[in-house]
Amino acid sequence: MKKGRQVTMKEIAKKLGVSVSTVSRALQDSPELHAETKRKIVEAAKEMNYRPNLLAQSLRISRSKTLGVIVPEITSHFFASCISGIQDTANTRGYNVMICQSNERISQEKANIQTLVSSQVDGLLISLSRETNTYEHLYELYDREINFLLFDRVQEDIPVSKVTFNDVSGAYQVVKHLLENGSRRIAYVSGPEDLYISKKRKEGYLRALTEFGVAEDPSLVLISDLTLEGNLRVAQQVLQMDPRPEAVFCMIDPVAVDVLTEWKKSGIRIPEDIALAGFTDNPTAAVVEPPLTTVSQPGYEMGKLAVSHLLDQLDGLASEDPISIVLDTTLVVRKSSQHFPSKK
Amino acid sequence: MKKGRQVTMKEIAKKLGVSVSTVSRALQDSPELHAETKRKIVEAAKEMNYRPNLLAQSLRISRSKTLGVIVPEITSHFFASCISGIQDTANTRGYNVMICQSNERISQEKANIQTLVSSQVDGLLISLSRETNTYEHLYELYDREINFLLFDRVQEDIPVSKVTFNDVSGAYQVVKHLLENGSRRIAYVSGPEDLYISKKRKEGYLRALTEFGVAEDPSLVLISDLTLEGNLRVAQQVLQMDPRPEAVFCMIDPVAVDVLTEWKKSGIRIPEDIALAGFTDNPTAAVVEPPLTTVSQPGYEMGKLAVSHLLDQLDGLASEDPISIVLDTTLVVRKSSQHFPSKK
DNA sequence: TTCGTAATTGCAGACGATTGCAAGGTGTTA
DNA sequence: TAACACCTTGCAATCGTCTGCAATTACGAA
Repeated sequence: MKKGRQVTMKEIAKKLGVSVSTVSRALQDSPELHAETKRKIVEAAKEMNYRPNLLAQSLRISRSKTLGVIVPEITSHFFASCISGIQDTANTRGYNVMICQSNERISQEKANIQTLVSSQVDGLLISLSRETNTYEHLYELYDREINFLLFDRVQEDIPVSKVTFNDVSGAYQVVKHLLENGSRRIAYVSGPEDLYISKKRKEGYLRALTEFGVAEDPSLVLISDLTLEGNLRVAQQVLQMDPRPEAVFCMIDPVAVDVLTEWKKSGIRIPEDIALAGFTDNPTAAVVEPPLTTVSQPGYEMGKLAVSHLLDQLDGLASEDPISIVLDTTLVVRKSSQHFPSKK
Repeated sequence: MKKGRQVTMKEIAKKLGVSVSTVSRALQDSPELHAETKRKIVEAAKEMNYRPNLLAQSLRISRSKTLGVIVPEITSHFFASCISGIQDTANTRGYNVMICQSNERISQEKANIQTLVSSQVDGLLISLSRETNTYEHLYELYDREINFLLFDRVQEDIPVSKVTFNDVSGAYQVVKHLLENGSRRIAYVSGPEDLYISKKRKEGYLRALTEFGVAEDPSLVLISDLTLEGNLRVAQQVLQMDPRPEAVFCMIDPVAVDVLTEWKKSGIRIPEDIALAGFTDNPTAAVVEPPLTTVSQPGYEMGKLAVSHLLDQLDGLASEDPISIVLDTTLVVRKSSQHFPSKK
């Protein structure tokens, strides 16, 4: 099958006996055209079902009106929400979006960047993969003066705009909540230590402890590789600690859910025996039994803000100096944290 | 900020004192070039960090090596899985992907199609919105000989390839399972009746009933608009039926989860008082309490197969005659269906 | 020495749209 | 009637890449 050729300006021009430039001007509603000519052309275009060839247009004006997005995983609900926000906002501002996933691999992330740059996107929105611990590929973008911005999974030193959540404050809030409920021995289950969110959330955790006069205990900070096995291992580790922590704060919901499941299998009652909290407010957090106390971070909003800022920069509506947008999170208290050790 | 200009063939040509055509041929590893010239050009290109301008390339060869995807909602885990499969497969075959969401609205679906066609995608993968009940926009694609294919949410009459799950068999399996556990009064909670999956899953439901000699009872077929409120209303409806159904099969997991939550609030025990089953095997299905019996449909696989077939057609590896690919689903038995009325 | 052939390379015209500038036509004014 | 200005429209170059064909060179054979 030959792909049905699209109608081009040339064909409209031929049909009406005018030049291509005239057609072009008519379709742009240029004022220097005779009204009648313009009307005829517009009419013919509609009738022939003319659609501009965006490729040709982009090539000519050196603007593709397309943005590139790179996320670690599309199937993560949080990133899907971000993408949704990015899409909707970009579309209403006349931009298309090309989405790529790095599958948490830096090699894929680099490849995605290459592809998107080759595709002449006008800008990039990037959330870094878990593996990303070198940043030349980002500095290269910077050197080539390609517009981009980091969101959620950012690297702080790169001089571009960043959109993040207030991870420190979110973690602080949830740990404070656990402290207020009476817990003092509170464990923190972290992901790999070089992750941005591992660090930030630990910072909030420590800040809350300090505020409540609780000494930092390094043995209460556990590290999971974020795989199912890693999470289950941590779950068992906690149970074997002596004395056992009164509460556990997991860096992200999936870890908390795995821990919760494992504990239930071991006959531990939540929250009667121990308090548990997560971070992200995934859809699962609300439906596990008991429902999980967590911190909600609105991904849709983040996507929306990120793309708005990038487009503002592209359109010259915002300064090009990098800024940092920090979104607030909200503590979502559910049953899993209703453990009150002081009342024993 | 001026966007840093990309290096073009022209610049390589100038630097080496050769013509642009020679550069082009060298970069394509054309055999008719002098080996030494080729080597120098390739080297210079690498050194200058040359990247082909995909827009120009696409315009020239009239192939963008880009596919368009339209899904109702990116945030749905199932569609996110499909997209993930599409992405990975398309990339390994040298194609990029532009993703759009219709947000379940036909107007947005039409707009997405326009945009993608204007962007000169080589083909389209479409999953229809819930609102879509007229199909001119699809027939128009067909008339214009634009390659596309429908997946999951399809319309049967359009003469293009389709990739679906065996919804009838999936529903049949789960209802058969409920019947085998002893239930006879089994309700079916459907979505809007004109939805493809509403019809197909009802067909499977009825087939199982027939096979077990259970007469069809129209009052046992309930309809939800798939909003939270609609789902809760249906949950209450079931409780007020007299006699109450022994089992309820919900068309999709989210409905089942809402029903489950509502029932628990009303003090109903699952599965002791009533059996419940869903369809899709969303991540939530495994973690609700009790875990939900459901039917799993591998979205990643579906995306992979769909895009493979489309690319085979584009590349002339597959016949252009429309085919229908039907994927099998798998019954996932969990606790929510462990209700055995006959043993009472 | 001359001619034919092959090996290299460049020219120029696409692809579809945009835009500065020039050209044609019309009407007005002196 | 001549000169000028303006209104419309077309020409041609451009964006970056590809490719059919022509042109150049070199080489071997007669």
